[in-house]
Amino acid sequence: MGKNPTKRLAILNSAEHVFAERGFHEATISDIAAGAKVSDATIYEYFPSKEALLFAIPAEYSLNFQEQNRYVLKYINGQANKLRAIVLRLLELYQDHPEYANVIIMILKTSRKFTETNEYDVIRQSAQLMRKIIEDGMASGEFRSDLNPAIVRSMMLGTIEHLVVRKAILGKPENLVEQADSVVSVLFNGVLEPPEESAIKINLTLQKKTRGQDGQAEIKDSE
Amino acid sequence: MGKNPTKRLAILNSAEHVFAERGFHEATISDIAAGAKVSDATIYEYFPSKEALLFAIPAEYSLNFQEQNRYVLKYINGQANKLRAIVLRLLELYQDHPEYANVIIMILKTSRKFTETNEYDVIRQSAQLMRKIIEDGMASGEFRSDLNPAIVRSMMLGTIEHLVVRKAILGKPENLVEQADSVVSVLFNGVLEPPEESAIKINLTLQKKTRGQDGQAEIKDSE
Amino acid sequence: MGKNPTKRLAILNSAEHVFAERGFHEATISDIAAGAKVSDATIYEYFPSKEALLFAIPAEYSLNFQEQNRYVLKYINGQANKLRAIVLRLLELYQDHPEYANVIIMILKTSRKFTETNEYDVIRQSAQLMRKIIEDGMASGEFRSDLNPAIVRSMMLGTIEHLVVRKAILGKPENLVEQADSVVSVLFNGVLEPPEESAIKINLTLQKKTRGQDGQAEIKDSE
Amino acid sequence: MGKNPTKRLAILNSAEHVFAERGFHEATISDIAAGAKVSDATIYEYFPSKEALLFAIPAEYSLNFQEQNRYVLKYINGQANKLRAIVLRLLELYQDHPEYANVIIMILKTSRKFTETNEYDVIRQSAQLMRKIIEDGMASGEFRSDLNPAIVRSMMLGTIEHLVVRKAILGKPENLVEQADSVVSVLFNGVLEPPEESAIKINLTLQKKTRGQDGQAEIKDSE
DNA sequence: GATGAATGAGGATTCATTCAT
DNA sequence: GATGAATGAATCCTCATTCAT
Repeated sequence: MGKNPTKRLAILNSAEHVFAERGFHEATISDIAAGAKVSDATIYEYFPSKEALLFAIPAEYSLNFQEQNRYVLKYINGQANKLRAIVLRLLELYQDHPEYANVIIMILKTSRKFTETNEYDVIRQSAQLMRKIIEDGMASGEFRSDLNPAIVRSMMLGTIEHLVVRKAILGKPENLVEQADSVVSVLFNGVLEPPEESAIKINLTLQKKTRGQDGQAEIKDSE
Repeated sequence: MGKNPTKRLAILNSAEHVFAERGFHEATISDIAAGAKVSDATIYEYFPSKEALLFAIPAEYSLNFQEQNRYVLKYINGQANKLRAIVLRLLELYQDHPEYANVIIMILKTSRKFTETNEYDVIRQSAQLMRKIIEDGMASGEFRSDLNPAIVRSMMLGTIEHLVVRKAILGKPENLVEQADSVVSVLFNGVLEPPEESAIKINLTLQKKTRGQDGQAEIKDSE
Repeated sequence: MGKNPTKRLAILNSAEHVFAERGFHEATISDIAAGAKVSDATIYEYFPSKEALLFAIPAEYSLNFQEQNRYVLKYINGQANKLRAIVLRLLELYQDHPEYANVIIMILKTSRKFTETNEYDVIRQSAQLMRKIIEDGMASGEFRSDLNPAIVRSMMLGTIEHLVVRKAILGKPENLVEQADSVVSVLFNGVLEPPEESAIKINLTLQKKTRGQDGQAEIKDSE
Repeated sequence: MGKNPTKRLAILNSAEHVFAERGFHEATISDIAAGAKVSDATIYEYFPSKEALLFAIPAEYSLNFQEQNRYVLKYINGQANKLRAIVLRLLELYQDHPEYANVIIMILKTSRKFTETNEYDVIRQSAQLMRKIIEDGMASGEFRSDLNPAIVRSMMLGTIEHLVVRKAILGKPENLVEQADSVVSVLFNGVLEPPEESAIKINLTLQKKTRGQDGQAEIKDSE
């Protein structure tokens, strides 16, 4: 079993690059080996199989990512702000490491097997962190108490992943991080124009004796 | 060139099944042929290649889906309700056709090539429909005017896809459709507990028998 | 079994074209069928197999060629002139029908099977005709009596075929027929400069004072 | 990339054998691999494709053949004798290596592609050597000065190839090399019975003390 | 520890050919 | 007689993986 950590990292980096470029099946061990300037056989000194090599990629990243998250979150007050921070950090991560983004999304979407892996734990922990923040926010009254935390988390991750994939395929949102606040804004406040009704309804009620009516129809179906 | 539409459909169905089960690369033409009770060679009478067969799958579905969407939406009033209907319809579609769900997500996430295909048009149109609804809602004042339609759409699709993938991989949300209103609720109103004060304050202010109305503007941007 | 002779000929012509263009194995029945504006299946109404179709091509040609040869040769005097005529006729044939040339040479060189075919008879007869002319020429004293007729025939056919192949591959001798007399000249007289010394020189020396002239006739047709 | 020259040679030999036996298209990589006692995949370690393997065969041979030719020819005096030596050497080569003969003829006749190959160079050089000898012979007066070198070469090669093919297909001339002198004899002197008239006849006739001169002009162009 | 060389296993694709209509 | 449709059979080639050195 190979022990040289530099070589191991070179292989992982090359793998990330090649997998991202061509996808898992189109990528060949030879490509990866060439990129890492080692022989094909050497790859097998460090990783037992092509698939294991793929699965090893997120571990490296996520561990780091996770730790820094914990570090950063300590200094942030309020669950909403924490959630916002996580959205930002994820978009940053994917923006700065588009090849890693491709790999992660390929893995998560393509490989059922991955979820049965130890390597998946890091991902799982990240998800649990988000869940905890949401639950804390619900408990503290910061978030609505009728939320389904799993759904909220899916919204966050799903949205981010969708944006990342769009970027990967269409190149469209040039800068992912800049989208963060749009995302957070909708996530926090929703898309609806807030119901201005209350005030106005009461007005109407109170203004008895006015003659002119107006605008009620619209007001009513403001839901 | 094979022309029998029944056989063509049998092949497509079998392909959908096998692709969903094993993924594109692990699926073999022989498997698909066996599932459709035709010979391997017959597949090639109907589709020029394995990849083309994959790409042909969404076209069949989406066309139908699209049409029915248009039909249904005609009878729905308000853009918010329309958006909710689309969320529902998508979740229904993926719930009722989990194999199609797998294929669509495999394709969309995995294959850059697919986006350059004519078959991709149906997908594109669906996205444009959503965009239009969002824009209409913004114009009518139903939705906040500061929304980024592309982001909102990404949130919807991303969330739905994330849920679908979770279900495919973890089996977790037993019933996708039941999650629809949770999703819609967050999408519409956000996760934050609304600041309950306002209403009352306004009431107080307004109850003074004033004639002129004003201040709504401020209220509006209280979001 | 198909009976329409026009259609049969169309198939043969298309086959000749396609075989010549792509070679036997690269040619497909579909190509040939398309060229003949019939369906693939129709080909099998007229010919039992792809190979049989190939073998059927020379028969058509050679029969014609053979007959005309016989007709022409009747009017030619002297075996040397007859041989020359055959060289010319072959070069003409291949020049005028380059696709047939390709096919014939592919067949003769590639297919051991062809020689066991009835269709090969036409070729065989042509070879025998040449052999007969050579033998007649040897008997009549026109040709050297120590020739090996098979070798001479191989020289003629081999040379011609070599030129034809060169033309097919390199395009080189623009006009094959123009080469005929060069070929014939070498075939008849060889490449060596004849030893001019002895006879004539001596003659000149010795002829001093003779009056009578003679022998020119023989000298002239020595060319 | 395989580098073992022994194995490489084993593959080439097996390929030569199998190609000669079955022809290019009927030959399978599996057959060749079995003959060389390697796996199918190993073939591709040494040659990039089946076709490349075919094309690699003549290179091996021709190089050797060429070198030995040059060596032998050095010791031969006179262009006629050199030409004769080449005919002999070619017939020997094909006689001793009938499988190579088959392959070479298959390639030359079948594959237009081959002429665009680097491997074809060896063949081309061989042809140029012959051409040079012919031209030298013409210059030195050994050969007739009105020869077309390309035609003469085509006659030599064409004849030899024709004999080889006949042997391959009909098995007919048991011994090719024995035919060499028949071929050379015709090539050098042609098939025509030389006009014996001149010298002797004239001598006898002329000795009658005649004075008139005659016929010299015609005699000269009797060549 | 690193690797050059060898290979087993596997799969998409092509086409000549058949046959019911 | 003609053909559209279906298919059996066959093969090149790729690549992850192994292992002796």
